[in-house]
Amino acid sequence: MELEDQLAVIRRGADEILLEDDLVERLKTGRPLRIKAGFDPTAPDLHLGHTVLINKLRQLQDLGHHILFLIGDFTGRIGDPSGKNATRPPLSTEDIERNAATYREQVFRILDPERTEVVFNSTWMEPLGAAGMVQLASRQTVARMLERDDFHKRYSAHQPIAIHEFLYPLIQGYDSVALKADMELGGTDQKFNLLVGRELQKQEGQPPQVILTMPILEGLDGVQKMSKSLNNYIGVQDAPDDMFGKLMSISDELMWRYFELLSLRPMHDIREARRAAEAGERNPRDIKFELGRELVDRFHGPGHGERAQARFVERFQKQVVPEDLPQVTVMVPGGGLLLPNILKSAGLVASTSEGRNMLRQGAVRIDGERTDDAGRVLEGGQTLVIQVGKRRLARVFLETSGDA
RNA sequence: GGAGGGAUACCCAAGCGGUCAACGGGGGCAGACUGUAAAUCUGCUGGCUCAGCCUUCGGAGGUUCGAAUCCUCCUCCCUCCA
Repeated sequence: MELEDQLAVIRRGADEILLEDDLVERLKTGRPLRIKAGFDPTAPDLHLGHTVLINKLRQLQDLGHHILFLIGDFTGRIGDPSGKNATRPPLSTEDIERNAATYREQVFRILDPERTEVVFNSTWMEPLGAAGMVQLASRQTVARMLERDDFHKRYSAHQPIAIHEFLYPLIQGYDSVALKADMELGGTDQKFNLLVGRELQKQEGQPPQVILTMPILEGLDGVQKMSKSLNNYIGVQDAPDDMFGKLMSISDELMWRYFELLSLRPMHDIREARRAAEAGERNPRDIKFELGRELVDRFHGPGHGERAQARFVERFQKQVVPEDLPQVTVMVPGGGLLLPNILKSAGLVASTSEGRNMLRQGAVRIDGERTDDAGRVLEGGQTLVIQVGKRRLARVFLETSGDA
């Protein structure tokens, strides 16, 4: 492939490439570049936000480069609070192994396992030892560390910064030295750490790695970054219907962002769709359907997107109660059971108090009939379709229990 | 090591002896509207056998008829000085 074409693929969607001249030089050699990306072993459930970066890795892989998929098990064992306000608990070796396995399984839906090398940084960090770590620490100054945006803010705001947090960028940088990385990918929030890698490599006499940052994907709210802890994510392992439904709930504005970062369709295609929607020629909802189909297909296989969309239309546009409802059995004493308790036992609400609130607000339907009677008592021996709000519903079998 | 400030529900944040299950904002959930959109409006947001009762305000004791509010000790955090 021509150099310019390669560059175009690499640049696509990227936030920043430092230094692009270095990249050009290395591409000219024609050898496969060693491309590193690090992942935290604390979050084995990948969501679409992670796939922005992994998609880029896949593109680089398709250009013939060598992917080093680094799992930060060494740091994970200690507990990594970097970039977070709250410290994370340390992970056990078993946790990390389990998480790493899950990573492989999920990542290889996107990456080609044949051309991906999974590496663990404990491999070289463990032998380094305490003395080595201290020597590594001597290579950077506190002032330099405080330049990192995250540290700077916390320091200014009198938030605590633990000493070991300063070590993480160094460890990450040392990973690049150990791997002789030609390039490292990360989110924009990783820029500082990626730059530390360049500096350490220079000190080791290695050519400094090229840095490629990818934007952080916004979550379903469209404001904060997608993350599991904020519960605004779409997991790559979400069921097809969930994935499709979540995608449909995003705002139109966010939809364009998702197209840009998650869709593999050519940009000119996406721009045309946007133009058509803004000109009123197409319903944005139908374009969102296309996004939903593409992503569900990618993670669940061809055809699943189409089926998820069909079910979506049935359920939410036509208001058809689906056949494959969750089935729940609730034990009911001889004298019957109060409705709020039934909702709770069926797992439709967290507590009877919430059940009462839902009833009061007209959120509850039994066999399609809206009910607001919290004092209603239901007898055993019947099966009802109970719905709380639009999304929570179940086929509930009320079974009379022995005691009465 | 010394001096001072702080810890309240998912988050932020009021409260400073009873009228506090605890103002307000955010978030979440629900209803209306709709494209399960978004935005907007409204309601709910500790639990329960729910017009009442029970358990909450960093932890443990204590004072009081009564404490998130006062006292003692402990834990953690922040600031300034050394």
